[in-house]
Amino acid sequence: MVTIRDVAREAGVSVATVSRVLNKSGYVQEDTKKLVLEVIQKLNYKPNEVARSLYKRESKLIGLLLPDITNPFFPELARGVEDAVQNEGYRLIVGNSDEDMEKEFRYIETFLQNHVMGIIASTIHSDRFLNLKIPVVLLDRTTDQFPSVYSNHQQGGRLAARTLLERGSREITVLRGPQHIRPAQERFLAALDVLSQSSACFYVMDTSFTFNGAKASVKEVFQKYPKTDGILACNDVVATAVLHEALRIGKRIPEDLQIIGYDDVPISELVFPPLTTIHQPAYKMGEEAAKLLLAILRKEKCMDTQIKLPVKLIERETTRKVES
Amino acid sequence: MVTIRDVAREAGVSVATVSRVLNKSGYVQEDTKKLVLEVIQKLNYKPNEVARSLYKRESKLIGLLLPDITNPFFPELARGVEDAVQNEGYRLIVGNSDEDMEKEFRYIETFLQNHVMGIIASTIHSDRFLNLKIPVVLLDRTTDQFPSVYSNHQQGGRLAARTLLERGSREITVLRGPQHIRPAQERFLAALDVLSQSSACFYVMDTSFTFNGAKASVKEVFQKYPKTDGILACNDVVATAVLHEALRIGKRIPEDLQIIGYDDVPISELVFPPLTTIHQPAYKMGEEAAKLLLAILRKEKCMDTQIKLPVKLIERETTRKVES
DNA sequence: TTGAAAGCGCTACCAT
DNA sequence: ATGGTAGCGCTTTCAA
Repeated sequence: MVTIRDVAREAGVSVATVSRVLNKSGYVQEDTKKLVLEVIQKLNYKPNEVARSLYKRESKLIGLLLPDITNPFFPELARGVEDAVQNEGYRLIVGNSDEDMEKEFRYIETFLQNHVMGIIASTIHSDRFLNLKIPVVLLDRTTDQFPSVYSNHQQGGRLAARTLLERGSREITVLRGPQHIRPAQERFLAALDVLSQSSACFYVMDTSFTFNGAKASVKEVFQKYPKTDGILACNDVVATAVLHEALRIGKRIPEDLQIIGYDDVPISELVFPPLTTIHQPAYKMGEEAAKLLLAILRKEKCMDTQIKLPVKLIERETTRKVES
Repeated sequence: MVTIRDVAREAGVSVATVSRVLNKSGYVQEDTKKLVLEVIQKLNYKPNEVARSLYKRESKLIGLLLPDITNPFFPELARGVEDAVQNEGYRLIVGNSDEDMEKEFRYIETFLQNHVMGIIASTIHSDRFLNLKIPVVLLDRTTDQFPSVYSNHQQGGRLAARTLLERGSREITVLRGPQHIRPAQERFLAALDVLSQSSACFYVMDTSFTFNGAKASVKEVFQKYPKTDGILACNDVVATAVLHEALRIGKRIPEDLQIIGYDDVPISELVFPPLTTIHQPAYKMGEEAAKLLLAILRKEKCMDTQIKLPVKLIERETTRKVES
């Protein structure tokens, strides 16, 4: 391993000087600088980030805490974060928590032990982060106590409900997601609000966020509410499960049954018929969260620390064309 | 920040003693040990991994280099790796390379600068790693020059071809994946081998691994080879694109056209009709790669450094039932 | 403009 | 069994 001393010796200067050119700090004569730079090249010297981090108590590391990268909503988020921080030379330490507080806790602990400069987290236990000395940005699963990036779930919930209504569904079943996940609840409530002000009748049924979890509840829907002609799902995976079962029992989509999903994860375009859904700008959300954290790290003032991104309707083929 | 000195002072012992109990190394009397442990608890002391890493030139970090987490094959892989290393207290620094050598290079450089203990990589440029002083395990995209974990692409390619043949396809189009990706080529070649020994006729067409990339080539397939009654796709995303287009132009699946995918990514179960495909044990592959790296780090001897996992046919509904 | 040296928090060696 | 201390590779005063 080639160290700063090797460079200093080879260049015939002191380590302090090398350090100065490395950090572009303090005075150093043009010639010396050029020489040092050459030696650095020649020796292929790379500063040891660990030593640097130890002294400065900072690093080029950011912690990213996600529920589960295996859930198709999160890869895009993660990629948005990575691409944005990578531009500024930061790297990501990642952890999947499965929403398990113990795991989250252990990850955060090790993030800290490794001198991460900040944390981006999607967690429902954000109280855990209250006492950290480093900045935290919440992503998707947020609370107002922290800088947050999320999408407009009110708008999304209303939009979904209105879409079904405007396209003629009269008996709507809404599949509520896990109650402890705030984004799911918010859009649920917003949808309910729209529905209850309409003349349509509607039912509510609980589901998980996963395909297999949804499968069971879906069968129940068609048994319990056989006349359902519109389903508002809490996310695309659940919507896909619905679609699946509906097709299996011979319903025509969208003639007999309209379905609307949420998230616009990649699969929603791939299923057949492709899913009408509410698009959350996942990549952008990740990006914005990263930018926000970076800005905080730079101590930039007067920026907005609650970033709410708009969602939009992606009209594909599980809903009918609007009568115009 | 509470340091080892604080603990030493509070416990009335030397830092050396505290270090010894921390590392369970050297002698330390039961009483002293108990006392130190208590103080550690009381002060909620966590050793600084950075300082530790600087001295020992090791860490609890592993680098994970992937092409793109947004490709649905990789989240499972990544999760397998994470779950396995996490058990032993390791954390992951991750990087998405987009197959870009420049990016890969930069990631590896920073991995090294952060004292990662090893690297798990899925890359086609593994020569890049030749001169590293830390262990490297290749995952999925492998070469025999490094410890590797991959699945049996020969078996998979043959299996896919035989499946189509046995279920009665006579004019088969095989969609070859990107030529520079070895796993794709291997299964392609194996499938070709089987096909050429059969009496069926077959065509080959190039596609990318992505949905949008595949879309175009898919249209072409049905124009150029309208009599195709079996499609062997290089992965599930491409298979899904085929399915999509086939349904759109009114083909009946699997009566008019059989389709077989590759990978068994989550979507393949979700599309309709669900996709018959070759299952790669992605999670397990990640896990095995992690275990292999861990074993190498522990300097365990005489283990197998080329781990080839079997694939299997997942028969769903884009192929006909075999005549028995 | 440059260099010497202290020190970031920890481990490991050498004393005792 | 315990403590003192050098040193991991770097940055940053402070002096020259």
